Amino acid sequence: MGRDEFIDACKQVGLNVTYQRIAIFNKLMEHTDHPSADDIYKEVRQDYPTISLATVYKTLETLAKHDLISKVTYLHDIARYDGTSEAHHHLVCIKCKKIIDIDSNALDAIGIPAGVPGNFRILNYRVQFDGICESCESASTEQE
Amino acid sequence: MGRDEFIDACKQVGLNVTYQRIAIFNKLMEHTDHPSADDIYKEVRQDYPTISLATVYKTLETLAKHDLISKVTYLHDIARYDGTSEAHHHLVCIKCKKIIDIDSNALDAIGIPAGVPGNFRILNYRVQFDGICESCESASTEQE
DNA sequence: TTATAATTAATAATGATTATTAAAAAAGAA
DNA sequence: TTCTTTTTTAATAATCATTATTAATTATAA
Ligand SMILES: [Mn+2]
Ligand SMILES: [Mn+2]
Ligand SMILES: [Zn+2]
Ligand SMILES: [Zn+2]
Repeated sequence: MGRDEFIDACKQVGLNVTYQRIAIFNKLMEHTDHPSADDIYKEVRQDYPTISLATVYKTLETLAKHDLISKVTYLHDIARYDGTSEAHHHLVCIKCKKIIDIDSNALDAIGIPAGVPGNFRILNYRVQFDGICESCESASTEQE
Repeated sequence: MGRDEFIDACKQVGLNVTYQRIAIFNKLMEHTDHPSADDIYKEVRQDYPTISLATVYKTLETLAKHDLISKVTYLHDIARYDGTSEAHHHLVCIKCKKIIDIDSNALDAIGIPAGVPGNFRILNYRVQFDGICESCESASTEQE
């Protein structure tokens, strides 16, 4: 998404288009390496020295909430442990953050696809399915 | 891995077999939902009221370091953002935590495999490849 | 313009995790 | 066993990423 598209998208979702939001979004788009809030903060501060780290956090969360950007992992708040160390696959409920194992031969057979640079040594992979679990689904259906 | 296997595995990697380690491991294995350190702490404390939360953390980290257990995501320390909100796939360097996009039609074509319960509504999925990036690889090769 | 709502900056608070340190337990030698 | 050394634990303090608060600023709209 380019700058003009971003401005339109903000209007679409009812967010005021501010200098800060444009600067943060632009800086994020300059990156291909998925920066942290602090990375963005340090860079935006070059052009805009009065910006606050809390504003960067708040802006990134706001943009993510409106699906203009995203977090690589939104499961980063608290560590979750697994009784096995073998790579396998998971179902994650985005509401209650329940994590369930998936046992699937098909997923284990994926292998390394084209599009992966040869100079990156892959050790393993995991597939994460995001969705809504049964109990969260029925909980949200109740009040309608 | 069962209790006896765990005891053997501890000896294998040179960890003393303590009551706390067994209790924490057993409790983790009772779960299918990938508990947090605090979840484990609250439960182990029923049987062993003097245990400390810091011990639970330390034990879980120690067991994970020796590959007896694992973290569902070890990329949980700081949030990383992405300029797009569309689900896609990533290469993650486990050394420097660099995150790189993969563009792969094959991965996008996986679909929902057998083994996923029908009452879980899947919204999207992402594949994460863990490995060592080129610069980390050559950095580790230098000193040999 | 003036009123109202949204956003920002600065800072304090929160909370998960880690570090520290002294006591307790385990291992090893004799 | 007993003495010595190493590992582990418990308690607590410290750290640090993130969030909440709040007053000032800016945008929107009448
Ligand atoms: Mn699992
Ligand atoms: Mn990405
Ligand atoms: Zn759920
Ligand atoms: Zn790397």
